[in-house]
Amino acid sequence: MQETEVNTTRRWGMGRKKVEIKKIESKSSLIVTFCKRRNGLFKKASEFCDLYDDANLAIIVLSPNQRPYSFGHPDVNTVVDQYLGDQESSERNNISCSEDTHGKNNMDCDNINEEGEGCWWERSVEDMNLEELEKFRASLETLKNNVAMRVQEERRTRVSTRDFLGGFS
Amino acid sequence: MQETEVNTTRRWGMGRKKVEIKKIESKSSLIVTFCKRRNGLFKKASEFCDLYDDANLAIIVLSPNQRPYSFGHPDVNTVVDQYLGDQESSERNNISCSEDTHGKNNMDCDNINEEGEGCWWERSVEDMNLEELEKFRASLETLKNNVAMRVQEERRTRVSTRDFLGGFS
DNA sequence: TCCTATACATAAGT
DNA sequence: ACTTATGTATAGGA
Repeated sequence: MQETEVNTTRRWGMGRKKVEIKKIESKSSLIVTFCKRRNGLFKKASEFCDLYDDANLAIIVLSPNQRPYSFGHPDVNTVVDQYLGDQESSERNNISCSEDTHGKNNMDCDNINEEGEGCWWERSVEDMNLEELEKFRASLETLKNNVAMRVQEERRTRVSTRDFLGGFS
Repeated sequence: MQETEVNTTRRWGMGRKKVEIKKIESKSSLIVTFCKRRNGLFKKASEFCDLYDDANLAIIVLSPNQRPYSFGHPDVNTVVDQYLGDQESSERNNISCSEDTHGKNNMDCDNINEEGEGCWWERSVEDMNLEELEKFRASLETLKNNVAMRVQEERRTRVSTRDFLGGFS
């Protein structure tokens, strides 16, 4: 608890360090931490599924050596199929809000936003109606500029562009 | 810091409880924790990708109400395709990113962007064809999550949410 | 939302 | 692999 002494000899590990941003310290220790963190992530996922078991979840990890690890509830393929199924159906519906939700297309995403704060990014694009889409587009215009500016700013310091762009660029 | 008193009245939260395995305490608080934990999970994933960025990772969550949330690095579809090893689907979606085992992966996720300057956000949504739109949508999904997370992170320091959202919220 | 106490995760050392 | 100091996530309350 207290730190009232010897800093000349650090007998013990320093606990978790402050989020280092270095890439490779050594191949072997990288692998070790990779494993640890992968397990940590899977454990959290497991806990998550435990708590909300009507929620489905899949995690796929491809190691730097292309070795696949996965976690799924109830299982990976089921979830992936559901996800892809969603995508395909929306594709078939021509992306723009088709009327698969006749009439009941209101703003409550999972009842999550009851306050005006309800973040648009919580919502799925497919669920927006035309009007909402237009607002969304306009916001993206602004967002785009702000993000671009911010990215430029960050590049001078530390954040990689890829972290933002999610692979599209 | 100290705990030298009243246990008759616990003025403060008791911190994280012991992983209770109860199912539903109340619909609303379930939703709240669902959100919190989902964000926590995505944050961990983000951190993970940050540290091992040659590792690919995708998380798909389907909420109890079947709403999809996802996180991906570089993006969900790429990882899923890699995992499924489905050549056709990659070809169909044109998302296949040639993975090189070593070195920097220069993934041209299409002919959409050639120069570092001609970013996708420079383009108008109206000019995209259906295929491009679908890819755009997928990228937005990831972008959305990544930005959301980053905003959350920044909010604790200095950047106002409004600066990002450009009036949509 | 925000906050605090506590449980949990984990970096480094052994 | 095991340990422990220290960072992080989060339940509950305000």
